[in-house]
Amino acid sequence: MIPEPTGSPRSEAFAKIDPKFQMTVRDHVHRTLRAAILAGRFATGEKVNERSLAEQFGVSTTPVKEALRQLETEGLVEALPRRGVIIRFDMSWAEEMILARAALESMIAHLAAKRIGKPAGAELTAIADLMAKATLSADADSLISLNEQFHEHIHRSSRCGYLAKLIERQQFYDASIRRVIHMDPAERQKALEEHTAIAKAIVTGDADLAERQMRNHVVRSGETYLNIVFGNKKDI
Amino acid sequence: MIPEPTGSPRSEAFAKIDPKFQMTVRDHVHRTLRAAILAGRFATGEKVNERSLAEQFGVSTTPVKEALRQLETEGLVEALPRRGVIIRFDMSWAEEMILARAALESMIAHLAAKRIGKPAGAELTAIADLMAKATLSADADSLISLNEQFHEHIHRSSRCGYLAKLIERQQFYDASIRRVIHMDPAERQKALEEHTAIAKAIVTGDADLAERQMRNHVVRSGETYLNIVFGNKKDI
DNA sequence: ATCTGAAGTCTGGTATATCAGATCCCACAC
DNA sequence: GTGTGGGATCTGATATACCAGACTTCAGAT
Repeated sequence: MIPEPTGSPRSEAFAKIDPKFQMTVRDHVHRTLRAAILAGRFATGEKVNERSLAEQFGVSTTPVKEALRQLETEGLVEALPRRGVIIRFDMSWAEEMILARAALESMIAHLAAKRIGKPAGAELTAIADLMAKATLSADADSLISLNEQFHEHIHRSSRCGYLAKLIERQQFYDASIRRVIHMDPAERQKALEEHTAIAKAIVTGDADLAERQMRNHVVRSGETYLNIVFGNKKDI
Repeated sequence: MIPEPTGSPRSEAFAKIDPKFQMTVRDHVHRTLRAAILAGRFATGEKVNERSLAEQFGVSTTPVKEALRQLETEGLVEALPRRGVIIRFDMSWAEEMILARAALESMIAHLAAKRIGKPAGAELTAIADLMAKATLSADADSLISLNEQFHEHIHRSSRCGYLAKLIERQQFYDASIRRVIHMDPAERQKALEEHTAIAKAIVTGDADLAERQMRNHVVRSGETYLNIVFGNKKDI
């Protein structure tokens, strides 16, 4: 047992580092390739060469293979046995990823509304309040961070580990794109209204309402993303 | 160019085999481990040893590592960098997998109701009719096969590649358990009613109804599965 | 000129070797 | 007895080697 911080020489003990944070080569390759695919830096159907990738990254093929296996399971590439892997990502794929996220987030919002406790509910409301302030002052960085906290808090409140993990994989626009989205005051305002409504529904335990609102929020903000990245429109 | 079948020596040309069907060692390891985990043959938190697994399968560690990477992305195991992988599956995980499938299948049913055409709709109705016949004659094998066709047909009608792929990964009870489920006449009857209602809602284009019914169907039949495998009950 | 197929090349799949972090164990100091 | 630390060992992470299936090319046959 590690001695309690109380009474130890240093009043500030060092926090244990989460093993998940350790970076491994295959993780780096995985993240980098994933980001590149989602940023549209590969054409759909494009064939990727393991040796070439390994050479570009300056590593052996082993971690590259593992990263490709992960991307395959994520559905971003397709592996034809003995033939190689090809990229599977375009606008329709992105649309479906948004729909998947909408389906899962709304399910988790439903459960969060049923399972959230008083203290956690107060915290969620507090986050929503901070979002209102950040929206007023147009603080994009805070908004991005708060947005993350907001959804993360709902995930925890739902007490769903698997679903939360699944959603993480549908999360495909990164901070830089979020920043672009938050540039638009109208979008900021709309997002705030939705977040506020979702928080209220969850805190008051209205599971069905929370579910509907979360779904609409994810789909609508997803469409905003699609318009920015692909510059197009589609019916859902 | 391959000559057209018309006028060729054989009136019946052989269908091109799908490269996906080819079996590779890592796929075998992946499927086998996956089935073993879902069948509860590992304890939650149990540590698995790559070398030991490779030895058991009589293969090297490379395909084992790749299979583990896939399982990790699926959320069935957790990899602690430099420390190894541990099993992540128990009843609560199974519950969440069912919820995930419910969320995704209902989304896809919604889209199918919007997008299905006349001929595909007729086919779906035909499958539902065959299910009614098979239910009457208690033909478990046909029911299992038809059930697969039914959902598969809905997936295709929704024209969603990514979502369909995602759902495949939540599909965790195999034919042997399905057979057990279909042993119960009451369960067969209930499933038939649900399938019939879903088919009707999709064919008539009532997207919201199709969505609700699909969700209830997946959750309810999932609970039946949980009761059989884990012998327990929980509120959703 | 077109088709066939055999040889050469490319590339993914698997096996093996090596490196280094994590864990375990025990001797030694207090 | 307790706790610290050095080293042995285990094991995952990476690199390398090798094999075999898939694709390409081109010569020879028709």
